[in-house]
Amino acid sequence: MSSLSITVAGPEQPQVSDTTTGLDLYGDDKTIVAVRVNGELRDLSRPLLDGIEGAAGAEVAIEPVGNDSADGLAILRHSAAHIAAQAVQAAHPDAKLGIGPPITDGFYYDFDLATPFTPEDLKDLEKRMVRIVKERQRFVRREVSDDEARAELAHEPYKLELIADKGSATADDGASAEVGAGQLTIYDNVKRDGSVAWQDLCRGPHVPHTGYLPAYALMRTSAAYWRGDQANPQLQRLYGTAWPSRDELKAYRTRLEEAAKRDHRRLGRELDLFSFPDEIGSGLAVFHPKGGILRMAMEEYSRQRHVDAGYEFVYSPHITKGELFEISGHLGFYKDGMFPPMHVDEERGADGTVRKPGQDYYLKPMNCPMHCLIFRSRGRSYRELPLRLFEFGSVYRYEMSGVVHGLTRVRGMTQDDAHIFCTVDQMADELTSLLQFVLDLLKDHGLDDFYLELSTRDPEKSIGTDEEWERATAALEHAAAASGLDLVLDPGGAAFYAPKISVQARDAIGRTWQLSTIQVDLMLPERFGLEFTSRDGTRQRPVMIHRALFGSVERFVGVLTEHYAGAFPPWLSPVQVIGIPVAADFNDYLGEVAAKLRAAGVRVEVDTSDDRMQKKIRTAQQAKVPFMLIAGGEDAEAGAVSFRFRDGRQQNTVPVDEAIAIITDAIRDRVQV
RNA sequence: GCCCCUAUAGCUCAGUAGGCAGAGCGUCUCCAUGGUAAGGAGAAGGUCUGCGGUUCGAUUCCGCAUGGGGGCUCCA
Repeated sequence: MSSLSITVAGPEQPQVSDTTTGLDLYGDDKTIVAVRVNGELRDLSRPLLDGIEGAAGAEVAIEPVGNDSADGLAILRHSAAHIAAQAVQAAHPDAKLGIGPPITDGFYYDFDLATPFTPEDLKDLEKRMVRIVKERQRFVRREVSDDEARAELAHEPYKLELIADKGSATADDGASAEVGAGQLTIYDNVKRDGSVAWQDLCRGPHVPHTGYLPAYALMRTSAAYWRGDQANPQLQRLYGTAWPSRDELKAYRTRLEEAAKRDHRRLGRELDLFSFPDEIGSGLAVFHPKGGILRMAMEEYSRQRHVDAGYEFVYSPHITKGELFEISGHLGFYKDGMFPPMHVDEERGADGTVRKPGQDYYLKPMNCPMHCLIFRSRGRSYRELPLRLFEFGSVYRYEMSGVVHGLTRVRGMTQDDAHIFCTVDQMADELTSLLQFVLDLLKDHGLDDFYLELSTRDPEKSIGTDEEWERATAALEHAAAASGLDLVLDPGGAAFYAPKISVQARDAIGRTWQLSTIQVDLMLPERFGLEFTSRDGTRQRPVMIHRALFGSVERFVGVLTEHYAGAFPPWLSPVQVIGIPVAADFNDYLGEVAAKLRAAGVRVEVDTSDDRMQKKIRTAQQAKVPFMLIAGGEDAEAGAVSFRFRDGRQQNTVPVDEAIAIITDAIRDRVQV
């Protein structure tokens, strides 16, 4: 795919026809879907130099955009969204259009519909899409004035709304795909006979005609609020996907199946790690022995790392009087996220009148206020700072019933939570080393692809002054820059008391998870009146840094389960070694080997059930045990064992001492096998 | 919380056009026991999520509730 450049011939706009691109729009090659003219992404069907101003002799850079590039894919998918919408309006003439942007792996389009889509609708709509694609309808761009747009789209109330506040469209709600701040454009889908099949307010660009869509599918439907606001009407959202080839669509479907196979909810059951008993409640997990070992391994590792990094360990209760969260501000800003209070100690007289009002106790949704009180429990000196207080703190959040999801979104969780109290001067160093600490810890768990997200103040839902927020945000930005990682902005996404950096980690199949968070807080020290005595004897306010590295232990277990598809590296595997005797005669021999391994700190079991050896191997393989030690006569005579590794590799008659070394080395080095 | 979908044995799922329910895996018992992914036989196990309604009769049809799923919104 080559680019070319054109020289503007004269002061007048040169009129250039479609064929100037050198691309045959109706030919077999449909891999070029758009073109960049001086960097601007444009429709192929638009005259090349249309709207390009240039003095005589100026160079115009022309660059084709392939359907396998990020822009090309978005164009493909956005065009597919138009086709889907045309199909919907053909099937449901009363459907009003919302918006229909491209998204990761596909697109959606929202409709105001009298009745929600059914699975049968999806099949019908796909057939209609096939017909539209076969018709090779051209996407024709047309600039219109606001008034013209209003007139043409008079029957589309949501589009009219977009036109009315076109300046305020944001990428967040997808509306920016439809309207920009300036010139409005309408795309007509024109059939070969010249009739207009459908039209939509849209910024484009689009593929030249619908025949450019080789592989697409409608995936699912759901409800969605107009412009993402719960106060707005609920629309019906149609999700689809589109790819440059059928093979890529197939690969995408395979990828979805792979993701489903590593769903931690399923693996959690299959590997006997954890469950969510109905009797306990939604979003509340119990960890079974094997999940318990996994968790313990993570927690022990974490504790040791925190000891090494100069943290001190504290414990705090799960419930507290409401007063604590009045002071912190949680009851003002976070009450909906908390379980309702338990009212205790109220006393009433015989006539029912309240003699003693009693107290409201709450389950804690955060540990920070508790740690503030520990700081405040006695006078503090600058010599103690930074003071780093760590706790595996269990917190409870009243998540809306529709949002709980396995271990990744729960109502009760344990945070590896710490609060660092330091001086303003110490803040920068502390943040920089902290970020390094976070990344180290995540890498030791096999995650190594990160980016950062900086969530800034939401003026509507926050405490503190502009100046405090700016200082805190600047400190985080500085630390982020020092890490060298990509930084994405999340405006208004901060908690009410502090801006935050969250570490987003990509897992083995490319999905991103929000794990660690770091927040710089100048508000809670103020609210709790935290002070230390400085070198010059004056009392000063510390800065407070909140941080959780795993985020929550539960979520982290869930994420790692999916990342490893249940095949945890040996140091995290609930069962690290399983002994499999060739026949029952060798149970005792393997028992002795197991005892040696156990003495070396290895989690080992011997399968003495009366299954056949092959069955035991199968069982161990399904349990994803990293090392299988098989022993029969040859091994016993040689004082050896035979390996079967989880990946199927074998190694026969390895002397026991050597075998133990292979296993303990892998565990110690935290490598995957 | 909102919209749609969904609920049969521990798990994965059949099934009954309304007439007291079935498979595989798992569990238990017995038999068998030599080399890297399923040896054989038998048994136990279900108020078909709960509560109402329609019906001579409901696991099946209808309503409500609860749990689960996909999204929206929210978030560690």
